[in-house]
Amino acid sequence: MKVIIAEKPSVAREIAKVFGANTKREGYIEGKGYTFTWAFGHLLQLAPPQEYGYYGWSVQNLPMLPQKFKLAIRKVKTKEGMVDDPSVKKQLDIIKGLFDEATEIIVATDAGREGELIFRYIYYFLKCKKPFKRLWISSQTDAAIKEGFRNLKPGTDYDTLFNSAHCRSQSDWLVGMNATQALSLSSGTRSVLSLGRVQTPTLAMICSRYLENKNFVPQIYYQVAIQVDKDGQLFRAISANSYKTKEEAQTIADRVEDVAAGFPQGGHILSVEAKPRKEPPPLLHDLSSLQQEANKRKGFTADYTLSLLQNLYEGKLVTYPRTGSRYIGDDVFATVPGLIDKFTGHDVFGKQATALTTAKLNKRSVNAKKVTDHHAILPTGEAARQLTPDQQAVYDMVVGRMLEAFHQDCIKEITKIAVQSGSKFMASGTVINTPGWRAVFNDKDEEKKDEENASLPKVTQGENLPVTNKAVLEKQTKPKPLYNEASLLKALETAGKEIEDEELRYAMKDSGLGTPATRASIIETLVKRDYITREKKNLVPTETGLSVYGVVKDQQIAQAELTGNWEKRLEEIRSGASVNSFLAEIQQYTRSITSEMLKAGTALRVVAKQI
DNA sequence: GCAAGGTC
Repeated sequence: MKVIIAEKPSVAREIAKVFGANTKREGYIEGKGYTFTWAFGHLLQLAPPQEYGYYGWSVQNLPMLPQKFKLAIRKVKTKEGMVDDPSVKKQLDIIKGLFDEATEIIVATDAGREGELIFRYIYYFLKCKKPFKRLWISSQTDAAIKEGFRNLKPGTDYDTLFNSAHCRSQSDWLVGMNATQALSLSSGTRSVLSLGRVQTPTLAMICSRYLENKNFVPQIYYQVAIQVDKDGQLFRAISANSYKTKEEAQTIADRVEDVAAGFPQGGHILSVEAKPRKEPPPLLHDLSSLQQEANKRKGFTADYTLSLLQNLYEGKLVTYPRTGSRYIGDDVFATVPGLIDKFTGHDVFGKQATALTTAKLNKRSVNAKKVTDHHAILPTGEAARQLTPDQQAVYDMVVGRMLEAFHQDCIKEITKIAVQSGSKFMASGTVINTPGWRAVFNDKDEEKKDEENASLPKVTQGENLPVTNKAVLEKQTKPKPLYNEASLLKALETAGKEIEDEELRYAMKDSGLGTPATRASIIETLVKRDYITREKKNLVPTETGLSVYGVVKDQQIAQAELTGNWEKRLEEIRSGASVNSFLAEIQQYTRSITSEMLKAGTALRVVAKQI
């Protein structure tokens, strides 16, 4: 008997379907001489400190550097404290039973570093010795699964990938556990002051933006506005220059040749420039872009959006949500016309869906090379019923985005008019000629929302028009806004882009800080630690958060570069470099950050007293 | 009591 093990039940079901196996058992499916079982993500994790003899939280134990890491069953919180998750225990027993019977194991966990780790931890924890092969596919269509099974790889091909994954895991444990205990113990506050490779740079971003925003000194400046009348259609033009003092601006306003000053036609049209612009549709959603949209449209937190999506996924209404890709492959694209057909009767999008059934579909989101473990989020086409309003809202964002992504370009005309009236004034406006994808939601164009004169009247160069009003405007420069969940998610994704060191930047190009599956929980961790709070939509640091930021801000652990550095080394390990030299460096760094944090806590104590 | 990673 051959056993196939997937990362999650949905994938096991898909594969079983391709094989025509359909006998459902507790924890697996069987048929045609195969069994198809699954994990639920990481069933095992590196054992906590007490399993190596580090009891309690104590400076004497630090730094904790286990000789050899152990594995432990994933824990769940109960009234009696942390206990082995019973559903995990049960599934592990089922997997063990199947592995014992197996002649061969086929590894079908997700094609990536963590997928490899999920399987290997199970395999080693169960002390299994059976041979295994690797299925390596990036989409779960029937064709891709069949092709993958014709091309199974030897399991040992992925030993170095496992090494890099195991290093990632141990390094996070070493640095996180030790730095957290060191800072918490030395602060003397008896609260948990956690630190980690991902959460601390995230905290640092929120704090540094907050301080920059708070300390921003706005500069006041002045402009002059005039109102011009074209056959009863009014539009506004703003002085081409801005002025430091009100007096300078007033001088410009005094020179305006408006009707009240005795000039019936004092607005001279210097130039009219009208440029058509094509705006391509947005890409399909990955988890992060959808969380950002849901935060902007509905104010949902990243965590809440993920939980809504998980509901929809379990109800088989949307494809796998924790994806980092905004693309689909050609195989999935082939199913899109049928999918669009399912929405021609939709309340809101029916008309646009119908229009798309006869149009040539835009292929901007189709690129198999940019599909990683999972493709972009799509509806499955199953009929949606009895959704809560919030589930419905997120579901509609998925459906709407699909229609947008395959729609035509939006064609706009951007008009700039220069008017001379004493001095030079400018008016600009945007007119949408063909809405294309913008017809789906029919939203206002975000970037132009504040701008007046969305459409400008037709004027011609050389025309003279009456200026019917004028005013001096007082304006001020604005600081960068505080982070909200949408802008923070975006910043986490692109955290690597601002790194100066080219190699580190390159190492982070596909990752950013954290992963799509974990970013929401990172934000929740910072909230739980009382490092940040939500004020309206903004994420604002607390006193505690700012104090911790104060002591770590110049440390490596607070920089995105640390992740870049690790990613570079982990990639080298994947291609065969030594594991031990990297781990030795991590141990050295653990010693140094631990001693720094043991010292740093005293500074925190002073801060705590001052508050 | 603690990391980051995955998922129900």
